[in-house]
Amino acid sequence: MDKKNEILEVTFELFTEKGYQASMSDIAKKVKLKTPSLYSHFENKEEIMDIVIRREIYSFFTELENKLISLLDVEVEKALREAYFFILDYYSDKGRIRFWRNISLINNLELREKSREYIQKRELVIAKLTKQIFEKGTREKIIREECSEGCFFLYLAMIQGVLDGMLLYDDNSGIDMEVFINGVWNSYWQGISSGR
Amino acid sequence: MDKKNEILEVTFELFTEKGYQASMSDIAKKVKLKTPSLYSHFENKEEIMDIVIRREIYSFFTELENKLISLLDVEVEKALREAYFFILDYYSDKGRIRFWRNISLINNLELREKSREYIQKRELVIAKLTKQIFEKGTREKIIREECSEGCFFLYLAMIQGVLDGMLLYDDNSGIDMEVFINGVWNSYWQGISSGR
DNA sequence: GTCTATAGTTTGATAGAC
DNA sequence: GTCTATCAAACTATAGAC
Repeated sequence: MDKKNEILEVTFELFTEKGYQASMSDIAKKVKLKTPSLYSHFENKEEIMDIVIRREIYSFFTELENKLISLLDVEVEKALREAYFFILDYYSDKGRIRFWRNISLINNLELREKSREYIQKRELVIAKLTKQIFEKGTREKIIREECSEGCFFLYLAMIQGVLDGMLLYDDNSGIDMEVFINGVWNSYWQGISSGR
Repeated sequence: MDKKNEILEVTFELFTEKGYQASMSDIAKKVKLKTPSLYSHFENKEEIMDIVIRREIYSFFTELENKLISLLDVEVEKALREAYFFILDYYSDKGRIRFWRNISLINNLELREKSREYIQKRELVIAKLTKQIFEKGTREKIIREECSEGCFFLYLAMIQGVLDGMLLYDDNSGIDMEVFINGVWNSYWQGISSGR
């Protein structure tokens, strides 16, 4: 791999660990260069961070979009369950959750705002696709009729909440993550499905 | 108010905004002192941050514990709804969510670990109290029998997820927070209650 | 308690030799 | 492309006058 990509790769790891505070010398040390050499490959720190962050956002949302599109024809319960586990799977590497958390805490106002806007734009598409699955479920009377928008909102909150749990509870907290994740899904689906 | 408390107060605001990276000179500027004067009141930066963080953790959990204890005798639906809104209310000041987020991203390993342990200890009590309410609901057949632990986990995830939503969606995102919060609760309760 | 002066690091970034 | 040398700025913290 060329040095440029090597730099981007270690910056991903360092951003995950330390956020935007990861220093140029941290990066240099990890790619076995001296700090000034980094400036042969990139304009400045902001450019490196910007590329790393944009890449990760692009990668996640592109994967998720493709997944959701492939789920539009699938039976509703399976579709929602698979989307749920797809997202949790993507973030099952604890580092990835930390990476995304650190985006919202970048102490460079311009870059933070830029990233936030980029995420929001791509989230809109995801929300629309997910909503289509819910609407299909309601039409086919698989999802309870009274459920409406609330079930959709609860779905989003549930996923975010489980991700938080994954970040918070470590191995010695006494909580079995698999039981947690499956328990949450089963309760959710039993709650919103019309068959009971 | 004496200078010592004034320092702690502005540090709270600065930690909310910038996290542990808030500098001694940031603090000094805001209390209208020169940086060295801070050292007349505190040993070092870590001590100031430690006190501020510990205070906030103590304050939140003490309030929540008292609330939950007062809810043990209350009708189950009302108790769970009130606990839900109590937490959302506490964090309705967006800054408070940011404050807690920043705790898990402190770039001082010792202090971060200390804070995490403190939170985990107090969360255990909260989880036990909340579980008591769920068990009461199951005994009284107000909560569906099949629900068991999953409903409890979903409750925790839901709250975390809604807090994330509150932080993420600002005023111009097109999402009405009140509709979101109420929609999530209604869907949740309809899903776990036995009466339908 | 508050200040000036200052030490000692670390930061992001540049100049210029090789 | 990589290095040494170096810069200005910001950082935490201390010494000592008032």
